[in-house]
Amino acid sequence: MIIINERSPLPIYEQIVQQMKEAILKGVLQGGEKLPSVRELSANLLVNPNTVSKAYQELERHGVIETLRGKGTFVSRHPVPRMEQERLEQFQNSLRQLAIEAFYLGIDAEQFKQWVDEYMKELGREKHA
Amino acid sequence: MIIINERSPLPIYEQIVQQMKEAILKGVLQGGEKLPSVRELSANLLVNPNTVSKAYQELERHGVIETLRGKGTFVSRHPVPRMEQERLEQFQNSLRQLAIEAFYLGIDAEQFKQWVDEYMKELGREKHA
Amino acid sequence: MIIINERSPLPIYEQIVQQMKEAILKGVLQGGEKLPSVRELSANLLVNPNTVSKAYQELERHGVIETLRGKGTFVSRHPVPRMEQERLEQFQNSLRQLAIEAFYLGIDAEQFKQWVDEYMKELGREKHA
Amino acid sequence: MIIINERSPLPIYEQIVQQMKEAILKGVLQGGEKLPSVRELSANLLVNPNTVSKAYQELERHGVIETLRGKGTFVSRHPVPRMEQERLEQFQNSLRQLAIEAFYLGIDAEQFKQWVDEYMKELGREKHA
DNA sequence: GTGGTCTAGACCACT
DNA sequence: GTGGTCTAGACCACG
Repeated sequence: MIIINERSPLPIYEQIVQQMKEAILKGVLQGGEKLPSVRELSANLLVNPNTVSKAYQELERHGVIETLRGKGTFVSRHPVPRMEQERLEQFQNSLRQLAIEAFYLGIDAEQFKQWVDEYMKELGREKHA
Repeated sequence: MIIINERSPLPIYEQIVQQMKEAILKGVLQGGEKLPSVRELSANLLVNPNTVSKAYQELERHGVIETLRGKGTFVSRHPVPRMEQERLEQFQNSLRQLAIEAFYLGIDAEQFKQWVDEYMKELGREKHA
Repeated sequence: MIIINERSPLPIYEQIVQQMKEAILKGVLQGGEKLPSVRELSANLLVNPNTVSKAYQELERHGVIETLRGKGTFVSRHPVPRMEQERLEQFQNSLRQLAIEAFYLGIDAEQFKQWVDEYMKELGREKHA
Repeated sequence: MIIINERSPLPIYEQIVQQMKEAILKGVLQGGEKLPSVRELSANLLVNPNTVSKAYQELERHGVIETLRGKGTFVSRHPVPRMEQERLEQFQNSLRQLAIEAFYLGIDAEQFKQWVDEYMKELGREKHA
């Protein structure tokens, strides 16, 4: 189930991308499973079909989903990271910024790492079920 | 020294905010120290004064710097986190998203936490010097 | 043997057309040989009969195969290029675009021409066997 | 100068992408040069701004152009190939198909390679001027 | 039925 | 001024 927050500064299509990725990692969406069609999901979320389409295209560029001609869109069975170099750099930059923010919020390294563990476990848990 | 990357998707004013915060944490800028004026810094960085002004406003909202009417802008001596609740939630959301990206990039919890340690230590190191 | 890649951006009927052409050039399919019926091939490839039908129509328009009413579809004995002017222009346009991509990929003219030789020889080899 | 062919099966945004790449390689557009704004070009070509925007975003993903926040879009000074692996495979597939087409059009390897030389030289010629 | 493209027109953040 | 996002609604190729 995807929830759109219209007030979020994050573009709607990015919200879809992120929540889809999360759902797939958590096993809510399994490899090979069919995703709702663009029209279906757009009606469901009350957003424009173009917005959903943009999200699907980004997910496909990231290798997370695949479109089968005329059949629809499916979760990739064997996702292979794409643009790994660029995305790795982005990841590290984001993490650096989070470290700065943590300091100002009075979060120490222990607390930080504890959350990392927690979130990583949440994602991995049901995947192998 | 602040370095602006015009190609970054991060708004320039955010780049200033983040690098200011980093400089303060690292002790490059000390509590009570006077910051360059908006005009000065904007000339220095070759950016629009409005951009620097926006950065200073955000830093002030975050309680990191203080403006003394007619005297200038100064690094706060005892920064107290503001909007802690809201920013804490943002922090956790960002961390959650990073965890998802980490999975897709094949980064495991150990590697992730090692980087957290590394970055947190970088920040703390010179502050206590 | 034709292999369909449902993930390819190339329409399925085009995949059939191209692989048929390749098989004929390589001598896997000989001039005068009978092709499987639309039904047969579509069952074989697990694709919609309309898709195979569309492929056969394009092959016939290109003069590569011939339909004999009531008898079936056959590989042309003496294929004569049709719409030569139009297809020649398309060929040159495609080649021009490939040259542009080659530049951006850092492929020089020597490498490019070496591949041309390689692929052309692959096609010609078995034909004269 | 970009020319849109509304009858072409190639999407308009792809026509823009290809012709931009060609113009840059030929040196018509120099590294660092400012491109027309989205609105400007769209008015110029009589197409929708969204279409031009889509083309610019694809060019940026390919590392050919860069957008500077609030300033506009510029030709990259040092384009670095992106997604090289995928694009290289696409390149080779396209070349293989062209080889097949060449056979049916009666184009031999010599003629083919001569055109390769011709087109590659066209692109490189004015670049170093 | 599916996704992909395009138009027309609006709003927003950033500089 | 710039590009980025979103909506509404249309058309098309593919299967």
